[in-house]
Amino acid sequence: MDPTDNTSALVIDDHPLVARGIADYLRAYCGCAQADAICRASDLWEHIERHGAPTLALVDFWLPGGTALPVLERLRRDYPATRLLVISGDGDVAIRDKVRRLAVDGFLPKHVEPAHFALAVSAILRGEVWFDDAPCASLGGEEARELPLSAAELGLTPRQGEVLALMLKGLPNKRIAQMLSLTEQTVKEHVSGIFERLGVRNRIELITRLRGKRIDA
Amino acid sequence: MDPTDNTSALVIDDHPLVARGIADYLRAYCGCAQADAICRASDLWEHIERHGAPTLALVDFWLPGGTALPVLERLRRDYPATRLLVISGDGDVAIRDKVRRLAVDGFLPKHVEPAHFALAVSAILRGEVWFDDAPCASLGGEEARELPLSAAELGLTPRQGEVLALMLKGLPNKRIAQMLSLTEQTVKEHVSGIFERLGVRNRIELITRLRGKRIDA
DNA sequence: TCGGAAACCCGACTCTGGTAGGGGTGATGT
DNA sequence: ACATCACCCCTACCAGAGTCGGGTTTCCGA
Repeated sequence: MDPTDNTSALVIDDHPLVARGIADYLRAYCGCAQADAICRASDLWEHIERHGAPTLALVDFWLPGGTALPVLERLRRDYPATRLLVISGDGDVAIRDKVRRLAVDGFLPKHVEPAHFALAVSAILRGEVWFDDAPCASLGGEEARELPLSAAELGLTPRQGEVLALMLKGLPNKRIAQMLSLTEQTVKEHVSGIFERLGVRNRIELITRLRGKRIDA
Repeated sequence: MDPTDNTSALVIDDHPLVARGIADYLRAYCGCAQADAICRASDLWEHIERHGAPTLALVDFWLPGGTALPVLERLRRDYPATRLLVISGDGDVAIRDKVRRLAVDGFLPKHVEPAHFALAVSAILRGEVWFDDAPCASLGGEEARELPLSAAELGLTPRQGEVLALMLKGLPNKRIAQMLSLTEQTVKEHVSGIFERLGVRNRIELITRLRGKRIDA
């Protein structure tokens, strides 16, 4: 933690403000003499060519155009001395396990406290590994990141909205009918109306199109 | 932009590191005499009670437990003098339109350049409104935020993986058969195998369970 | 007062999805 | 040499999805 050593860090995140903020924090509280923010993978290689490989590379898992996986592989292959720490906005355990297999040195969800973050960084700089096994509390199996849509916004009648909400949960018509105290035929009618309104033919086409949305009554 | 005035800002984001980074940036480059970082909605009200309403409140749209909508409504209602700027990680136009209806003063995707960000903040502090009409370039209709899963990781045979990938796009068995040059019956066989392996009964149950995942061949 | 829209019900039909049987090939490994 | 597994094909059957063409009530606005 001696600020006079020549520890250098690179932060790769597609949000410039975030990358900059983290880089500043690394310089201020983690004993990094140098910490630069980089927003695109292409800039990363250029930066390394010019300034050499950093002591620590801190890369966001969700880089634009998929994931950071190829970037991590290449970093590990071409610059094996560089310590690798992956951060992710959603603390999905699947991500952690996936990067662990790439011989990355650490993984952190993005929502950790700064102090915790500093702990992880210093541990990794000491040569240890750091994998937070505390998954994100908010998302167990239900993804909370759903934009609520009202039935009216989709041009649907209130009743159609209720049916749609149940349909998006994967319920068959029969069970929807039971829940709303309706005949299965009536449900089918609403379903057909929804399809016509949203320009869709199957209910699976509907689900794939509206994935990530939620209907609030 | 006079750093001697008493412009105060609050940054509400569930990622402490990010909130802190943005707050630092506001103090350094946006003429804010005071800029505090807040990570939970409950802390927000407490902070306002103690220190008064800020000149500018900068709130992340994706707060834990759904969205920032109720927070924004309450801020607008109880502290109408406070300028409101919403930022969001995914620059979804639907979000922009949704917050615009709440009489928020501005919206920004999180991936803008810091200079652009500073521009927006100063415009809003001058009393103007700022709604970036440049949607996020990366996501048109295809959400890139999908964790790639290999067929083997799910305990599936390679062929089953191919079928699953097409099934998750909402294709019916017949078209899957055409694409893979198979009989519809054979496709059904693979489908049944997938169901058994993943512990699922319908294909809609499958889709709702694997929403947000992608199968890479 | 007369549409029209929304919600509800019914019967009958077609098509897809999914399961149950049956069988056949080739590659792999014991 | 035999078993196993992935892969492929077939017939048949049944339940669910979705459509079509009827119908009733209620409510709201022209």
